Amino acid sequence: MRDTDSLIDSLAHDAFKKVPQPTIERLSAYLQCIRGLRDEERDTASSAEIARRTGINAAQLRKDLSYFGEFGTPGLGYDLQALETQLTRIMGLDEERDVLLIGAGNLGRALSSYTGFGRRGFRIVAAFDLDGEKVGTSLGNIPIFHLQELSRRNTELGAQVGLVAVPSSAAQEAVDALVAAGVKAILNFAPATIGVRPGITIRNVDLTSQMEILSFYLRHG
Amino acid sequence: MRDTDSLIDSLAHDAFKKVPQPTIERLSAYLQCIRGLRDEERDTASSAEIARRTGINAAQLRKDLSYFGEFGTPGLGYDLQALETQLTRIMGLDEERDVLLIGAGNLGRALSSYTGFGRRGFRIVAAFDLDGEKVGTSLGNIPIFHLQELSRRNTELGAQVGLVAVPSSAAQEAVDALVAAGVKAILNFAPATIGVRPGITIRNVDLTSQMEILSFYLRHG
DNA sequence: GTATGTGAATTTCTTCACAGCA
DNA sequence: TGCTGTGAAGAAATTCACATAC
Repeated sequence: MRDTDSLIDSLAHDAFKKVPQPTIERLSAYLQCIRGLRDEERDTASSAEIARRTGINAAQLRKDLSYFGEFGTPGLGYDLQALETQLTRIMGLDEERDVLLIGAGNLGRALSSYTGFGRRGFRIVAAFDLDGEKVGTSLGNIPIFHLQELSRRNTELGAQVGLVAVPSSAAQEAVDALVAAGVKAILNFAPATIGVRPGITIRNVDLTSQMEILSFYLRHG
Repeated sequence: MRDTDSLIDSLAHDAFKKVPQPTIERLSAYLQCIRGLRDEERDTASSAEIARRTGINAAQLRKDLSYFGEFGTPGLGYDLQALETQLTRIMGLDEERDVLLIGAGNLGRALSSYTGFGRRGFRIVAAFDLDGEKVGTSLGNIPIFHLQELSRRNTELGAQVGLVAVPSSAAQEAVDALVAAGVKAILNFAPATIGVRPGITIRNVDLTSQMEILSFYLRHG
């Protein structure tokens, strides 16, 4: 595990350039698995065991981790506490992050009450909507503001993460407003392809698309 | 466009074996784009235009479609109505599908009122929960039954698609119950790795994981 | 003996580039 | 001319297999 910490620090803002995209998406699965093992009071696990539990190949896991450092002990496996700490740092989950929610409809309400976010340090601090009826009310204790206020409110809040839970037709507008307000990472739930400028990360969670893919496999495969 | 239809029919249950996974996931994006173009009263579009709109490379689109037939006209592009019809068939979206919902909490309620499913032919016909307080009530006009009744109810309903919106700790149990009841395709919203036997398709929509991935990019890249 | 970390081999996916058709 | 469909080339990701370390 040698000089891993200083390695991570030195590369913190600009590096990991050659890490495959799929690796990054798997890190979260490893972390989930490791948290589960720790809940079962386990201290160590081999790549083979984590592989079995996640359904990911053991060599894949070892290579994925190798992009970030050497975290295991030959003959023994991985110290779960240490690995959890390291992966948490690598993923940037060692700090709290404020989140803006756009759209206070059904989905927005469900997202606002989803406890899974808070557990990982994501806190929805404000919601925005175009509907005058909703503005001024709240979702639980999250205040709802008018979308026009987004930029102004976020100069105080300084949130860098946004959730877009509006109809498709309003999604690009919502994303543009978030980006203008300084948000750097966005989870979009609208079934639409949204363009953002380089430097902004957007990920789509498109239920319709997921159902269509299921439909394909139902017919074939 | 020749004998495309008979090709699709003849291959209907066992084929498309060599279609790359990513291709299948993109088909849904093409379809979304094509519907949008049709809404704008457009009759044809080139691969270059669809590429621009979806952010997917034009050669990629052409190759993706080529796994299923020849749908374009050189010099002209694609007839949007014909292509929509073909893709709809390929994706299996030309028939209505009944869907079972497991978990009648916040997320379940949001899913039950999500109109996007119905628009693509997916209809949630019943919900199931372990909570005795909820059993016997309904989500909109979707009745809520006890999870124990799942198998018996589905002998009548015959649904092949399930949505799992329960806590992680109950997700494997919910999936097992669905599979036992004859469900073949499952969308799982719990942040957990679920095992299913071959022949069953399961896709995970893990918001926590998506947020963690955003967090990674927020720190690096 | 056991299990990691990693170059090399393999497989999979994407992009190029162009022949052929409207 | 304009654009498709596709074999060939290239890039990327996965898996193998083994030297190395405990």
